[in-house]
Amino acid sequence: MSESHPLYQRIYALVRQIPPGKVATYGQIARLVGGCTPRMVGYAMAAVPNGSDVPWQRVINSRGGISPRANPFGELAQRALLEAEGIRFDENGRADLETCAWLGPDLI
DNA sequence: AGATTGACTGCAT
DNA sequence: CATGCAGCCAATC
Repeated sequence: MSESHPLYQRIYALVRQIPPGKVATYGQIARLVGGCTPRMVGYAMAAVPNGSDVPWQRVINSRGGISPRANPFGELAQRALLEAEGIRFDENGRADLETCAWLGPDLI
């Protein structure tokens, strides 16, 4: 399936399948894509062009939080986007993975 | 062509 | 609970 697609395209395709109000972790995406590591997922997210249809904001770290990056604005923007989709953040800045965790591409 | 870094994760100390 | 180390692969210098 899509073996001829570049690794990035595969990651993007998977992230694109995350439904609104759900979130997935870097490790989960990496595992679903296969043959790639969480770092590559993060790198791929960073490489997503602005205006793309890839909901990069739905990809968070294993703690259910938003990882710090070079530009602090992106972190705040990501949290705002997720809150707009119904994701709730506690005082610790973590999303409720128990409720909002994405189960998989075909488990909807 | 070799070294460094990066939106990560898990286990060990 | 904080800190450290190893693994993984691509992009950049």
